[in-house]
Amino acid sequence: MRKSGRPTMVDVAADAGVSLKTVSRVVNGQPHVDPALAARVTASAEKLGFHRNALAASLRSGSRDTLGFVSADLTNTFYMTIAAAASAVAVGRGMQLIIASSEEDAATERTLTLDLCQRRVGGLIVVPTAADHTYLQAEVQRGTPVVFLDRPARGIQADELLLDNRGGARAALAELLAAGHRRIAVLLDKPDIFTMVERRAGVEEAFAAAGLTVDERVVVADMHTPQAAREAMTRLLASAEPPTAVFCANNRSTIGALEAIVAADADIALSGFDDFELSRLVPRRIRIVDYDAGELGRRAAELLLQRMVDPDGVEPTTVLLPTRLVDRGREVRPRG
Amino acid sequence: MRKSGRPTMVDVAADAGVSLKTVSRVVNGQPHVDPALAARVTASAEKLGFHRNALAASLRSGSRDTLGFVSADLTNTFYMTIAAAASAVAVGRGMQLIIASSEEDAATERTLTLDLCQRRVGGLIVVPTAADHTYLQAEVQRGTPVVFLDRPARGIQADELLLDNRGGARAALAELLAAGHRRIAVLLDKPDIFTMVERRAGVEEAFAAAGLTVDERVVVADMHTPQAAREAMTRLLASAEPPTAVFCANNRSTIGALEAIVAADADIALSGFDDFELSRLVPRRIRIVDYDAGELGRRAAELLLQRMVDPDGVEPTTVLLPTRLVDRGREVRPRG
DNA sequence: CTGAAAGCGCTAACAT
DNA sequence: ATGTTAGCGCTTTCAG
Repeated sequence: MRKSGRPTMVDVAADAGVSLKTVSRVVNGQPHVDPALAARVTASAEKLGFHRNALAASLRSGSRDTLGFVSADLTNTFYMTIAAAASAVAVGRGMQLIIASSEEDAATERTLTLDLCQRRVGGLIVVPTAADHTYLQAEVQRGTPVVFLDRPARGIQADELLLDNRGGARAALAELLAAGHRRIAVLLDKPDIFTMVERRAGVEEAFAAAGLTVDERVVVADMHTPQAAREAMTRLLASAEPPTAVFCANNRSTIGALEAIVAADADIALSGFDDFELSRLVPRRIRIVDYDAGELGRRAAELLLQRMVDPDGVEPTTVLLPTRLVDRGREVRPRG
Repeated sequence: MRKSGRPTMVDVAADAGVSLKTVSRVVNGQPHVDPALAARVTASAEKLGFHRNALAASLRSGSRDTLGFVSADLTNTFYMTIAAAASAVAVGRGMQLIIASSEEDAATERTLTLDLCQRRVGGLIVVPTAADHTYLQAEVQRGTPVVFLDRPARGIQADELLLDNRGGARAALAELLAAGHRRIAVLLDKPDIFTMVERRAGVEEAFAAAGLTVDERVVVADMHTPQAAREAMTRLLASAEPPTAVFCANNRSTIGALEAIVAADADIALSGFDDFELSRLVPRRIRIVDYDAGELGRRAAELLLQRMVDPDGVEPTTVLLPTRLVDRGREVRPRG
């Protein structure tokens, strides 16, 4: 037992009267060890309170037993659901997941990502915030597989796992148009965000397919908070020709719009992208573009693990995860 | 450049024509290096695409630059908010947070926790699921500080950071009693969970303080899902003598109870422990026992960092984080 | 089946 | 201000 206070394999070997290598074999459950010796080693390890130093092990063996997940927002349930699913896959293979978050800051993303590389993670799942990812190119070439999630990456050849943003929005709008709605408001977050570009394109496509065009006067962008969406919706409802339907391009917009609609007791159809907690409790029947976030995380982790085993398996691919339209909320009857 | 494909400090040193140690100094930003040499080293490092191996560094130096967070449920926003706050503190000090989750399984918790110890984390934040934590005693004594979060730990001397569960419940009940309510339903999750024991005790204390006793006929336990709570609430509302108020001991119960109340359009006061997303959108005015989850995470991380610096600072303590009663939801006027 | 020696990539402790 | 040497704790040869 050294100054560090922590027993090492050398200490265990000395105590058990065997060589270092035998301890290593026993600790790692390798075969071809005499049961009697193994028992002695186990007993010594137990007695001394030995715990193998995983850092030293992977330094020497070059094995990588952690995955890194760089989220864009730690408190966003969407990303955390993904992380949970990815973590489960990793733990199922005896690995662990380090979760970090850029909090939507490109510089932070870069720092955290390179930091994880210095920790020699086996692979990275990244929700990209940075506009350019050439800084990762070298790492990828040196054998750290990277999967980009939810948003595409630029300046780098890597796997991407995205939602079918365009198809989901198109389906929602097609349904509203089929129901006869023409004056359909659209609430968007920052219009340069990838998902917004795609969802807006889906809206356009649905209108085009119906031989119609979007009424730009009721398209509102930069709805980054529910509050902004609520105010915009309130204004739309109070206008001379209020829309008969609204499409909210993310759940924050949906929540804000709903607050306005409920407060004004307006008769308006609502479809929104992204489900949210308590959507079933909303006092209106609404339609939601839903998807399986956990599936996204599972697929990302599995893709990573596969790339770790077989780096040059197939070309990097972009996978689009399908969405589906579901009912949420319920009509509330008048009180008293 | 070796077979591994990754350049090491030795490679950089050779390229720059300096010694290994000089490279180390430059890479780590240590003083007393001739600017000219430093520039040469930086250039070589850049050229070769050198990235310091953090594993090797901390193996040699014995420094610990990750913290471990063992959650009980990855998709629970409460724990993730805590993790986000703890992560921010860690990153602010150049460390990172490894997040794992026991998913409420004691054996998994043990495995993950010991695994993190083998990775030589600097400290651990644990939401305990296991009934006994003597298995961590040895690690704590060897210098890995552990902070238990949200629930107390047994069989071990360590810091605990808990919510004032009892006080929060007592305040909610005191308010209902002061408003004249007497027949107050109580919806509890599994009654042997620590938080439930405490919150229930708070309920009892409020009744006792008012010289009254809890009406056990309207106390329902084992409400683990919103569905269960909804069914229980529906039954209570349909009974001969329905309660005039209900206290829900966690947000899942609150959500389920609300569904039943809204569906039945019942006139009943509701107070619930834990805020939840969209609580402001609920079509009833309700009262919530709220608290600052982020503060819990920040305090946990800071406590850990302090213990890392000064292991024998003060005795392990139990901190109770205060709660407050807030208004949520809004009355919805009848439609049409 | 077991062991001795070498070394993963880095930093600490000492030179110089 | 720079370099040399040793060694963190483990796994990987390679020899018995």
